[in-house]
Amino acid sequence: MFFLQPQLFLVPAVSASGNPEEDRETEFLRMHSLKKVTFEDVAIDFTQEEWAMMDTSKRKLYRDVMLENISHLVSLGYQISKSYIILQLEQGKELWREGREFLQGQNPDMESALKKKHMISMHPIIRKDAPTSMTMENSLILEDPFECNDSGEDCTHSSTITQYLLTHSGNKLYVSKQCGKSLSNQLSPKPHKQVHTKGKSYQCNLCEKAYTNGFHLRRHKMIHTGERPYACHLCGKAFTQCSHLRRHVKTHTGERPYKCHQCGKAFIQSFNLRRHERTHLGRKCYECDKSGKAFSQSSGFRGNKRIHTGEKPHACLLCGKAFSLSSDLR
DNA sequence: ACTGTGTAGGGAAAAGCCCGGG
DNA sequence: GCCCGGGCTTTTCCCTACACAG
Repeated sequence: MFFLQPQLFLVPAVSASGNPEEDRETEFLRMHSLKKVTFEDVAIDFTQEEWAMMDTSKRKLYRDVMLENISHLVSLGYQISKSYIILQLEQGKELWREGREFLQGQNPDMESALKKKHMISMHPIIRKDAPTSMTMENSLILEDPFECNDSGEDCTHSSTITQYLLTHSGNKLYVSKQCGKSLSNQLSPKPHKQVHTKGKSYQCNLCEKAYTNGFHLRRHKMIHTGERPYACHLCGKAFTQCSHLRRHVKTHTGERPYKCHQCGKAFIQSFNLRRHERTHLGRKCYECDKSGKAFSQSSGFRGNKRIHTGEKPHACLLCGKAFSLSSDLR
């Protein structure tokens, strides 16, 4: 067993387009999506709630697999300093993360503070014979090692501990009549039916989604794994899709390719331009059936709906006063 | 309190590209 | 050489939460 996340080893293709500007952009994206791998990058982390839902055998399996991963990396010549997490694993202590945001790089200040307190640690996995400045690019020497020895199945695209624990937990709730496949960890057999009815042969075994394309399934699974292979070098924000990174970079460069012919206002996204153009046309597609008010944007429509329902989901932690809009709470 | 509008990220279908096999 | 199908990548689309001004 070897639970590295395979998509971490994806390197965006470099196109020799002949167009210097395009090549610069490609190189830019390539450079910025390459990051040094840390143990935490390849480890799977759980929240306290997720950890609590696991029974003793699953926790033991988790520890065993993580420790085995470490020994695999060491045997392949990678140096791993004993981080806090590894020590916890070896001592058999409880392991969960205190929050999601900082692990995803959303809150650098908190991340830094927590690092100091050793609540998490970031130790690069580096090959012994590699220079210290080695990046992902020249560390791409591992082959696709995601075969599950236990079942013999190819775990290439389902390589998370979570999934492993689910698929090996023995929860065979449904069996497909069409193909005889056991639908472990699924609460309903309905999603699997798409495989036979809609030609979507690539089904996610963690949720209801099925796809016609294996690549789309792998991309979808990033939602579950939290993997974000495309990172912006300017702000560190990471994305699941290359096009999302490319779009995001425009917020730094100021590039606004979509221009309104009427007022000249420019937008980064075409959809935003189209929505803006509705304001010129006076088109209000969202109409409230209670008050008769019409809105050009769905968010305005939903805000209006809350007024009728009295829903106020944004409460002040200090005085308890509730608001229908988050901006009003602020 | 509420509306109008802009910003920007998320998920995925569609289109396009590439490549191996017949 | 050509076609075809499958895998993969990129483009495009729509949706959404949130911010902010008025």
